[in-house]
Amino acid sequence: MTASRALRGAPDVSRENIDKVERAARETGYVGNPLATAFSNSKSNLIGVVVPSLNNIVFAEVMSGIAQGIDGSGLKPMFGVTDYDPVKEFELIKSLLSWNPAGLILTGLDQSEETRDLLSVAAVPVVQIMDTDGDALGAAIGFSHFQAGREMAQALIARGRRRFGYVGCGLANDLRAGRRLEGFKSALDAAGLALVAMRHDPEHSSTEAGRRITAEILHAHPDLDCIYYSNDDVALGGVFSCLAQGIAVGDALLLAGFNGLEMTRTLPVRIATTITPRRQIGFAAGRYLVEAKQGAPMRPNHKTVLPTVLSLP
Amino acid sequence: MTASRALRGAPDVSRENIDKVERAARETGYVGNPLATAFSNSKSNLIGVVVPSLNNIVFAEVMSGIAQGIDGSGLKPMFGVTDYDPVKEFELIKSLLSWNPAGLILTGLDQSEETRDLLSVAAVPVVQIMDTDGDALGAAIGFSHFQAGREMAQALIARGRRRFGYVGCGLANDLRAGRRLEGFKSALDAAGLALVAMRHDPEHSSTEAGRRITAEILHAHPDLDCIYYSNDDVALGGVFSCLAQGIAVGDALLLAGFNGLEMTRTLPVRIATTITPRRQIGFAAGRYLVEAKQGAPMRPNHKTVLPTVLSLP
DNA sequence: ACTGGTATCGATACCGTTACCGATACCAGT
DNA sequence: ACTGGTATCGGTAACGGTATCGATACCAGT
Repeated sequence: MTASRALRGAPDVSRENIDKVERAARETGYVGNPLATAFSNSKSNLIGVVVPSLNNIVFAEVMSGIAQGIDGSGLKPMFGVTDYDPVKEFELIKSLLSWNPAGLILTGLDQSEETRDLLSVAAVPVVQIMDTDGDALGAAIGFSHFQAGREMAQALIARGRRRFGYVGCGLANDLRAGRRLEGFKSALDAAGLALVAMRHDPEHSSTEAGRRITAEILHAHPDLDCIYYSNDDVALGGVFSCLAQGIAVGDALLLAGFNGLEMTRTLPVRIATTITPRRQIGFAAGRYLVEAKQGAPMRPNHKTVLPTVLSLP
Repeated sequence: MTASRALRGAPDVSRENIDKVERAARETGYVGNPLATAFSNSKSNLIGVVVPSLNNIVFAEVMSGIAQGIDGSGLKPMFGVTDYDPVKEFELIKSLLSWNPAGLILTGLDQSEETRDLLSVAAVPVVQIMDTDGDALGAAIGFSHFQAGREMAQALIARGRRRFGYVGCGLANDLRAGRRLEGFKSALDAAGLALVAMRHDPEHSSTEAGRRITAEILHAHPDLDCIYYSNDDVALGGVFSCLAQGIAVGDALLLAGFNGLEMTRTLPVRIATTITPRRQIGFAAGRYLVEAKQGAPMRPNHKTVLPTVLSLP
């Protein structure tokens, strides 16, 4: 017991014994067994990270931020991919919870009823990242996608754009993209405008789809002066389509994406985009769980809205 | 004990008791405690995944493949990021090993001596992914970067290119990029050629750096007819630089990248690239550990070379 | 000398599961 | 009836820590 206390830095151990134990541990190459500790405490230093996809640089950056946020804390991240499937998400969270993790990082606020019940029973700190439109289970760290869509539309209208198209790509259950579109449309509506054309492709390959659909929508509606895309990957396809066809992007036709991928700043033409704080979101989520582990009070239903930045040509 | 055996599908349980136990488990909502199991067995169903970076879509895709490969097996991946730092890698692997994982997936074959010692002591299945140039600790699944560089150079020479430049970007300890360059140079050498110009930038932001350095190298060496890049991200910067300056890519100047990112196929100009089987590598690594868990024999020092595909304009 | 308080220490039990091994039941063969 | 084999079952200990709590030592105050 004295050794256990000494190595953990627990109180009630004399200076002398702390030194003795540390020396002995060093000499024998002793390393603790986190499995035994976790088993004994019914509480592990694992955290669960649940993302919908890893085919997109966005969630990789978030995970990179998480890794940074928990660095040095002793927490170890486990991850799982849901493919935007609520049932998979439920199963995944259930299996992560069985490890008695020190916390969970989930994507979005749209977990199923079943999942919410599961989480409310388990006394585990939960962070929901990327989104703040809705009711949070635990802490929510992200931004409003509705607002992001709205602000983009307002800025584009302020730049004199009037004939808007929308090009989406990806699974229909990417609810956050849906909310951006809703926000976008609400701002158009407020200005007495409406989408002139809208295309959606469930295809996975987003840049390729963006290129193809952009060509289609412009063929059908050559008078569009702005296209809003579900994200930058799709928008890049739009840029390439225009470049290939010799359409002057940014002038007659303005393209707007979402995420603020580095590449949008390096293109030979400028596009509009919303720069999202992905790494910071991951970092903050990681920090939150570190603090929770160290006994910081939970913040159920507390939303941390990180700023997004509009980048306009 | 009978219940434990029944739930695990172990032998020596009567049909009748299996049914009884399963019914009781369902009725009481019993779920096993993986921590206790792992503790009791000194063997967890966790696997460790160690990647150098998550700022690049490449490793995200690998992790996506891993997640797919282990799906349904009960294995759960833990991940860590080394930032290309061998010391961090050592510490990370040490801490992952303390969880008695069912396996480890490491990136590359260039672990430090200390790390190799650590792994040879631990009786844990190891898969080293992405690279097959060197000595494998366990199973190696990937391809030869040297060979990839060489094949690209040979193909470019066959297309009549003669005045080659190289533009690299990223940390100096990205050894795989270094080996591609070595392979590239060896093929040039074999053809009696040599690099006319070579630039390297340790900067992180690869597309932006690619754009800048391409402009520089072309300013200094306007007579280059081909530029080889450390990867597609950098090459895309090169494409954007040329597009911005009105240089005809693919004609007077051929650009060659590496990885075969989807975007290289969607650009308004074609570039050369080596399509790498990233997802398959992750998938195969995951499968290997699943099979190891199920008792398949280890394949120490066994290399699985997956094919890369040259994509040329 | 006695009391009460504080600092430190360590024996014991327990966390939930599984390895191990002995017990039991039943059957076929003699 | 007895033996040996097979199928099944469950008691016990063990995995490596930590919570708990009683024991001990020492000191100050009376």
